[in-house]
Amino acid sequence: MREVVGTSSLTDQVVAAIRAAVLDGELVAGELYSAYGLAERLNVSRTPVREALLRLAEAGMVRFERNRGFRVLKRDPREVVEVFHLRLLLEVPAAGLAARHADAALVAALTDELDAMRAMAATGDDARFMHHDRRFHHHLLLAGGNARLAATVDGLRDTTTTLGTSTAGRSRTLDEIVAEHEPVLRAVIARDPEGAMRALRTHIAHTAELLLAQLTAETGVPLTPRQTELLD
Amino acid sequence: MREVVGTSSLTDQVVAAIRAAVLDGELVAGELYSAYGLAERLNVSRTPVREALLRLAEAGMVRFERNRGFRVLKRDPREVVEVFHLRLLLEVPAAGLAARHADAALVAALTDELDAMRAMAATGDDARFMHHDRRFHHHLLLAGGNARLAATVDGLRDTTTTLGTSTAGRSRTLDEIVAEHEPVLRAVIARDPEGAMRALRTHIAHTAELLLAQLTAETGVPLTPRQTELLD
DNA sequence: GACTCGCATGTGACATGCTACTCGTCAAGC
DNA sequence: GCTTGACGAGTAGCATGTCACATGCGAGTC
Repeated sequence: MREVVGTSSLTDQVVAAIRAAVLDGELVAGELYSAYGLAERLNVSRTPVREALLRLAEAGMVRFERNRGFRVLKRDPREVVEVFHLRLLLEVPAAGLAARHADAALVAALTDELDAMRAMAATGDDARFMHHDRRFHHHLLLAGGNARLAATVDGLRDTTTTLGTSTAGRSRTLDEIVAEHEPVLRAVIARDPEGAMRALRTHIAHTAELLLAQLTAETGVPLTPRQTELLD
Repeated sequence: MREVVGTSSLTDQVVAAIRAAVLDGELVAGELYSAYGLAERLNVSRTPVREALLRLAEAGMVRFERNRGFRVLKRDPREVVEVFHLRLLLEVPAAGLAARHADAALVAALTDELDAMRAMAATGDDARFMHHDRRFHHHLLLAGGNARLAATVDGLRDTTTTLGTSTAGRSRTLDEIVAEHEPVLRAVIARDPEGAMRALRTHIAHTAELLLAQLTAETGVPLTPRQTELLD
């Protein structure tokens, strides 16, 4: 776990540090940790650590256990199903609205991000790739006209990321992910809401499918038909 | 603002106290306040107040301004539009799923809540009525099979409540609200997903419509066509 | 060996101390 | 009158002190 340095709020940095530590496996899901110890490892006081943990607790990533510590919650295929169910319900209609009202600025922004994704795919830079992927979706959602929706989806993506789950470079190459975004952009350019919704639905559903295949394989937890139904 | 007493977490109580204070008009939207002063008025230390404010900031109700104080954000018809847009996108499909898989327990729970709503409508107890209204929706959403969806909608309702907006007893009587829930319950009993979705959509859209009429009248802020479109 | 019980240890929750910063104000200078 | 800059009041952010409680462990009992 890297020591915290920088200019923005310490709490923000600690949030990022904890997220990274979970991804690195430095903080193990299911284990108990203490805010005291974490503060010491990060070389900051307990206050920003506590505030960061409270924020993460609200996001469902950790749980406080009074007088015992905080627990990093286990990632669970059901969580992923729920997140992607929500993303389908929210992003697909938003993409339709965005396509209906697409203007030059939106097309330019989406094109830029997709170009950036191609470039990162070429150099194999996973992290930057995901960054632009996120921005692509974010621009699209904002153009849908509901900022709160865009913020909600951002939160959902945070959750998925923190679950340590990505299909990039595992069940899917970065190039394939780019290819799934192209029909979305084309539909936006054509101001074709139906097409945009269809393309985005395909992309998100496909991502969910691959992610779940990975996760169920890793954790051995099977999905119930009720859960599978959510993604139809 | 009442002094905080009780057994649950102080922070939780402060959150509730701040919400109530905003509703009572004791904390005015747009004004700058300090966590120091608030702690003194509530007779608790600054820590739980700050944690409560951080939680409310995340919910978009207040905003911290570094070294200056925190501002209670103005309620805005656009916010309401966005919240109801999200509720339509989330609750309607969830109701369909719930109806498809309805069991005796769900029907019993919904029937209980609706009965309780009728009783509260008879005595004119707004607060308890809203409580059972919330539980009705909550049971329905949980039965949809996505707990995170239910939690998200809960958060949205918190926002609306905190905005100080309710149609109960103003543009709509409690009896009318009960009447709008009845077709939902009937569709669930009949295991009719389409019917449940239609009935819930009608109810939520109607609520949004009345709320917006009130708010635009009060604030004088008109809605753009783009915003109106979200609720179609 | 099984069982109780008190104490040490460690923790979250809360209280309080400290610091760098913002901004209003008010007097000095023009 | 108008600008300006020094200063003080007040704040969020962060550090640290305090407290009540949950847990584990080992001495004591039968």
